[in-house]
Amino acid sequence: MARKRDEEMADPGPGLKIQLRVGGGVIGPGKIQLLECLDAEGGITAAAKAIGLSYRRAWYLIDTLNAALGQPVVETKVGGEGGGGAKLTPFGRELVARYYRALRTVNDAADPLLGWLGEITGETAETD
Amino acid sequence: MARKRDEEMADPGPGLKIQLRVGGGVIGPGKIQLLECLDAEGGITAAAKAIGLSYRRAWYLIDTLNAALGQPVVETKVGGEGGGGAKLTPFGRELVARYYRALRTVNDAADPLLGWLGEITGETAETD
DNA sequence: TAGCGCTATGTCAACTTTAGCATAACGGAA
DNA sequence: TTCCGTTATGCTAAAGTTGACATAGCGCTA
Repeated sequence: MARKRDEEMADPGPGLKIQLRVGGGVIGPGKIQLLECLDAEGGITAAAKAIGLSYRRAWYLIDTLNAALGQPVVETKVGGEGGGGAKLTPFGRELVARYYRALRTVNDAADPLLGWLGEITGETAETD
Repeated sequence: MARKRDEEMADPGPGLKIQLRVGGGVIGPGKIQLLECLDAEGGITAAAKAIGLSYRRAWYLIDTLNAALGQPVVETKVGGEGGGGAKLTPFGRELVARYYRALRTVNDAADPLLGWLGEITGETAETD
């Protein structure tokens, strides 16, 4: 049986991965990072390139986000100056902010467990 | 593009999914539940059946756990009375206990975010 | 009006993960 | 010694996910 994604690059130590399940979709660090980057870059194409995703996939991720949440996290403009672009909606921006805020407290809450695992496995814990 | 796992059964509301990445593997609610069930049932076969997994898969999950953690979470006995059996090691039992303990505090920490999402999507939040 | 960059999608191949079936080994019990 | 239930694995098919390529449409700009 194969495994791969779990060992993309030599594990740097115990860490948490937190996903939000909402509206039949899943929101995790990847999508949130994409949103952040998209807002900074001003477009899907640029964000995708910066992160290392194909435009196709980045677009798909955003689409699922909008669908799962029932309201758009990203608003896009097609055509026009620069060919178009995309940016976060106020809602999207709030989502990102709240995600990171929660992430901090959640990491704190998980700290004892991660520390213990770190001792057990001889790795040093990290805050995702 | 397909999606499936994310909608196995009509989403019951916003929730967290927490995974521990450790030793090149991932520990999530599924494996923890398996451990619990295994200890209660006294064997891999019984636990797998109770949860709805194939023995093959249950065994594989346990194997990856033992490997990722560097020390066995489960100890098995092959042959003999009843054909054999399996139970948690003290270490495995501690892992489960610590996981649930952390889960509670983590859920508390994420509560504001989940609550907000619940309002947004019109679903009522749940504590995974 | 022709061109350009970006969004929006369809389609299909490649790769991963999961499911299922088959089989061997073990050690008590009958 | 034979039988039984369980652990331990190998192997192949099926299902699911991701990646890559192709193409269309839009609205400024020149």
